[in-house]
Amino acid sequence: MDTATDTAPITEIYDPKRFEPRTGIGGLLSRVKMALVDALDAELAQFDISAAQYVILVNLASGCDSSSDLCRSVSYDPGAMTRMLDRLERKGLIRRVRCFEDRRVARLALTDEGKAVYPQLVERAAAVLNRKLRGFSPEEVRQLEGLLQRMLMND
Amino acid sequence: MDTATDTAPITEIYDPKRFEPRTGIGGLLSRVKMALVDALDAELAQFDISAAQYVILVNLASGCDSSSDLCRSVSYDPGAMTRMLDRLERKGLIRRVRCFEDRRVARLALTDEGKAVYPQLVERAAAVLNRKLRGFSPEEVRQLEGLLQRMLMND
DNA sequence: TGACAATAATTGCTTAGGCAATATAATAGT
DNA sequence: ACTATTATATTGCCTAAGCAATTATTGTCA
Repeated sequence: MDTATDTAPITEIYDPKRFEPRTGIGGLLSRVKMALVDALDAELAQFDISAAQYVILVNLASGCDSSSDLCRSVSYDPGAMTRMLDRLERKGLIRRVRCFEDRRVARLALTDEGKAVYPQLVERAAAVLNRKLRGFSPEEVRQLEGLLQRMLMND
Repeated sequence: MDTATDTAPITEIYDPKRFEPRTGIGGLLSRVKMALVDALDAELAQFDISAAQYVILVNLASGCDSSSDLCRSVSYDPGAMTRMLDRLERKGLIRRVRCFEDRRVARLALTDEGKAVYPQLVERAAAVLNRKLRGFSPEEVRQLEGLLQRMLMND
């Protein structure tokens, strides 16, 4: 606290002594995320699909093709994922096919019905984001992305 | 990119047609929030207090003094809040006292034990944030706060 | 005042995620 | 080749949040 009149970027943003927990980055992030999820839930209610289910479909549509693959991608519990996929399968949106080469895995894919609704879901999701980012310039969006990515990189 | 060398901020950030859902603000926000909660949970494990419980204590320590008050402040379900407070009371961190003027409300307060641990919790929470914000200048933190606040304001 | 609406807190029910244990299949090590 | 380790998917159990209904109390207003 004495010798360290530091030049390089500050290391201690928050002073534990005088830091006001209500207004910090933590609560803010939490509220924004909740607002996004709520808005997406509302937007996708017409399709009877939740925001959480949408996230899974997105990952399926962009490369993931097995349960463990999805778990890694979205940091989900394997048990929870099994049941999540059960629900999506029961809705007829995805299909599980036992894999030949590795008979442990069940290969996942969107059904025709899944492929049919998917673009509409993406459109609604984009609308939600655009709404929440109203008034942002493209640079500001990139800025926000960059700052969040840097937080992710730390630890 | 032609006529619209914009003065006013763009309204449509994401084009539903060509928008790549994996890399957007949504997933990023979600991951950062999860990282923060996980880190805080780990940090507070030594006190046998979860990140969710910490948030409640913070709100209690900074003004909230009833269950419904807390519910409004953190967008929590009343039923969930009752049980959350049950847990904190069972741990001896908070106290419920029936209110005189309005006998519907149970006035909440930290116990002596609660007041004793609280500063340590705040210190650990600040440490988590500081770690996640390593390399950020104070201006960048303010920038991030500002961008998140603007998202919250929209809709 | 007396009926009706609003608010605070609680409970039961349902849903869904995390953890641990299990079964099965693939891979590595010797 | 045999064993041990690892990976995939699933199940049961526990925890915790959301929703609906209930009770007690307060406020409104006619």
